[in-house]
Amino acid sequence: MVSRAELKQELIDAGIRPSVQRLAIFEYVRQSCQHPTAEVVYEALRDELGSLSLTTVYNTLKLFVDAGLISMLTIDDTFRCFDGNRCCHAHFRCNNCGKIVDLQMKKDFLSLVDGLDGYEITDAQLYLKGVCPDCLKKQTK
Amino acid sequence: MVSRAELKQELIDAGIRPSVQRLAIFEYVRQSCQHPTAEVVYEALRDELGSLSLTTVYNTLKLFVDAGLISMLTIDDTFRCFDGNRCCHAHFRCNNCGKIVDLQMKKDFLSLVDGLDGYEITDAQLYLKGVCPDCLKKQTK
DNA sequence: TCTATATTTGCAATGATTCCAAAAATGAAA
DNA sequence: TTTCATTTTTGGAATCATTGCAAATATAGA
Repeated sequence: MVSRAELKQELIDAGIRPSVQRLAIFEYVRQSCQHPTAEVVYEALRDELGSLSLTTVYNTLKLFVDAGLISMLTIDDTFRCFDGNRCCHAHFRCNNCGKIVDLQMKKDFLSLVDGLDGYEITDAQLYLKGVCPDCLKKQTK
Repeated sequence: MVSRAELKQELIDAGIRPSVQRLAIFEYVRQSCQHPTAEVVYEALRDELGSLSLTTVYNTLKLFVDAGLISMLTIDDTFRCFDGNRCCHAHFRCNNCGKIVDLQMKKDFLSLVDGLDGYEITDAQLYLKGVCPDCLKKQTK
């Protein structure tokens, strides 16, 4: 759990002015373990903020992604979701229930790949898909 | 380079009737090294086939993906593209020129992920993003 | 040939995301 | 504090890749 003041400083350090909307969105994505979509962030914060535009949410999330503060997941091909977890981890998406879960990794992704000399890497995502334990249990019943 | 007869047999083995459209689409995606989108497949084959519907291309590609014959990439968040290369490899997308390239990767990468007991994995994709060597050269000029 | 089933087609609909121009908020200077 | 320029937010319209749907066509088996 990170304090609001720390999050604010993190935005400032990234050269981003911490407006009320930005700080609320940043806090929400950073604290969430749910990989929220822009729509989910919007629904969660619109009451708290009084007024909030979905466009602001989209713009702000893009701003954070470009600054490297959060990452964007395209593991589900029908929508994007966002991830504030800065630790190195992989993602699994269940084809049955749609749940997206984090998975710890022993090593960094890049050690797996050959021929990266000369490339500048700014983002890496490992996506696994299949059926989660819960859904496997239900299927065999 | 695989023969048309072999590709046809591969469809049959997967329980998919090899219609003219399906075989043409399968051949195109398997032989291409370009990670084509549905639109690209459609444009490439519409003359050869006389008539072809974009809907058929979408449906057929989905059929192949579900059968595990090809894979779908969501490395670019604005469109899906398809990959007929069955060897284990990662993908890199250049943020500057948009090019998507294949990169060799170690086969046993799943062993690096913790907590996969009880999961059934049907697909795995490693996506890297950044700037490619060509674009890096141009930037420093 | 006839019939049932599978496949293809093209157009309309969907929905996540972006565009755009106006309104509001902010910061600096006077 | 007032003014002015700049940044940020807003909401409604537009975009566009993808899907839904129902009619047309092709195919396989009897």
